[in-house]
Amino acid sequence: MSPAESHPSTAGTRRPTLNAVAARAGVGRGTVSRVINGSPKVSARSRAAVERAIAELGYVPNRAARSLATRRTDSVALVVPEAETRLFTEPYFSGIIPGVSAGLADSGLQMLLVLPRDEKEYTRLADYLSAQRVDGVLLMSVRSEDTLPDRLRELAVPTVLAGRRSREEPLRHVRCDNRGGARDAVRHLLARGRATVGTITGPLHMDAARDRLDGYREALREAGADAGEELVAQGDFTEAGGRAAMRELLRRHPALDAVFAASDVMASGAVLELRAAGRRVPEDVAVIGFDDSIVARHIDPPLTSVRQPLQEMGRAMARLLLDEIAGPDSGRHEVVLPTELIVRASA
Amino acid sequence: MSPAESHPSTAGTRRPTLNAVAARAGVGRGTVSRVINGSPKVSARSRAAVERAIAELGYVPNRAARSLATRRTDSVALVVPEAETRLFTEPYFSGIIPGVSAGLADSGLQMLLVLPRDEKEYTRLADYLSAQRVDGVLLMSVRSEDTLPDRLRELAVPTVLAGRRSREEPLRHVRCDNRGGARDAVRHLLARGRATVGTITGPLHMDAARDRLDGYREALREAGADAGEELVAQGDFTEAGGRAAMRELLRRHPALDAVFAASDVMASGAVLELRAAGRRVPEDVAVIGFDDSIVARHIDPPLTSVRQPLQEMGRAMARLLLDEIAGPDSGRHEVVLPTELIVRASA
DNA sequence: ATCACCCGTGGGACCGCTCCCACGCGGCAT
DNA sequence: ATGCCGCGTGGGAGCGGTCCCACGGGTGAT
Repeated sequence: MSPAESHPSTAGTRRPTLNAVAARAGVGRGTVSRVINGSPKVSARSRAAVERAIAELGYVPNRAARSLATRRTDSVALVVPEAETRLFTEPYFSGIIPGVSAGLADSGLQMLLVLPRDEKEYTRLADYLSAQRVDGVLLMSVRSEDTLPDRLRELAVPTVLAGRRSREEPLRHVRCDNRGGARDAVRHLLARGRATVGTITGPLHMDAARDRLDGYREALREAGADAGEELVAQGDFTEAGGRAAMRELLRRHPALDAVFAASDVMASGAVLELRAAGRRVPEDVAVIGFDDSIVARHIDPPLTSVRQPLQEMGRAMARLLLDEIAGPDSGRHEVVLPTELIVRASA
Repeated sequence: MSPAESHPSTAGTRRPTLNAVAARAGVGRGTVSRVINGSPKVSARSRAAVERAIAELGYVPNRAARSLATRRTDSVALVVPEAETRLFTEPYFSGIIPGVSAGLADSGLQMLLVLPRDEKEYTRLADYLSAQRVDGVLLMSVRSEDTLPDRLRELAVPTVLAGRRSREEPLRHVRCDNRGGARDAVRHLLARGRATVGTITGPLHMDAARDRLDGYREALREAGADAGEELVAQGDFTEAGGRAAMRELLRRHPALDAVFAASDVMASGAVLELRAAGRRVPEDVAVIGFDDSIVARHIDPPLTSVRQPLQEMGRAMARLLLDEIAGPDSGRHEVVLPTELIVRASA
């Protein structure tokens, strides 16, 4: 905000403008504009002349000028709440974001990375984003009690969420089939002959955690197996939480022979706890995690885990957002992508 | 007409302009502009009136209009080459980027995330970025043979690199003290009574890899210990490369009792190989990695590792870039931040 | 031949801001 | 009193696009 050096960094020569192109091509500004924007109402002659002039001058349209005139910015915000960054382990974001990038690549939209550092910055975001700064918003993670999405909606800012806040999520969003993934994991355990399968859930106010728990229950139910509440322990997506939950499960059910944890990080905590309790993995107790994160590949034993198609999720988010920017209310509002069980040594 | 009709941001309503603020405050546009840009040449009276009007109207300056007038964009590009994303393990980026964000926060600069997907997109980037699209560029990773930085330099685009291409790097950059970090690691091994310390290097065309090797040698030299070439094996920053290098070291030097690997991922490969060869870690062979990544905390045994101050590195990059944008050639061009040895069970 | 029509076209009028020039008006020295 | 200085201040002139209206000339119907 300080009036530092008002000297614009015009170290290089000034770029050619649309006017220069028009002059060079011997046509009017309007015609050049039409060519650039692919309007069909231009004669082949003019078009050729303009295209040559553009090439010769190395002309590139000025985004700011265009934005000002069109009231569009040709950019979308990628919002990653910092608090979540730590909690939800990075591979999630670094997997999904390249997908978004790929999905946006042909549209000419730029990605603005927005990392609010605290609650205050986060809540102020709605105003910030709606102030003609972006054409759309991708919220990379939302909590169930989050109201930012609603405010963006009121402000008519096209928005797509990664994950949903609840089953009644009114906004467009993309998620993986948490329920199906969990179900597959538990089916796998049962198919391998495990009899007593416990689960370590995430915080149950999170929709993904609830869905994974549901998937666990569904698999047990369809197998006619025990799905008693004493086999369910709640974790918090941290390693320490995973350990604590595992300890609790062992206390309640010393004979259990398998555990499905709703995240790899919790699963790794569970493995540590099992080992501390003298159990071997997978001989005594099989363990499956969720996310197929780096951790899964590197702990001992390598973790069987449910993989989310992060890249595809990112692409889907981009597509959904482009749809909404193009025209409100077109097509479906919810994309659920299938997971894949990656089998390793732990189960 | 009546300035009273204006109500703060209702959906769809056009945002108030600077003109509206001027009218409401009963001053000219120039004065409003001065207030917004913190010019001192405004009377307290006018300033107060303007500030009130801004608050009442919920006015936010239009970035596009400002850009157009100032020929600045108030945004910088964050370039993360995709190929590197996979290779260089994600924690690096997800650690540094929040730092950049924090360092940029007060400047009002936005971060444009640019993820070129292939070589073609990457090389085309110089033109793209120089076309008045950004005020500066942060290159999150460069290879030694990379020419993009040079082209940006020719185009007079302020640029800061994470890491340097070679010791003669002409561009501003930030890195951690790779040499010092490696030296500390090896000193630690020697101090714990290890006698024969091998090292697994990164690809030696990378400057960081060379520096880490130098640090290793320096520590051995100052201790008067053996620094023979047969204790050096080259890896490629992958787990498989780490395993292969470890195998090679064991072959050449079956009696070695410590290894310093230039990355955690390679260290984890080394641990696997050691175990396969019947060696216990750390009893028979102590292992230290570099990066203090997630992997380090989760493998068995947890890895002693050299931590890079990623957050601070990000901040430093932001600061360097802001300097260069403000005025070319001010201050130092190279920031080297200290590392920290995180001691865990592996050494 | 006359008219209506359409197609391609040029250019004026913005979009909302910053920059800068010129101007009014007090206070101070003359 | 008269000049001069300098501090706010208003507002014109862009910045580089898009949008849209009006216009010339070719075409086909009458």
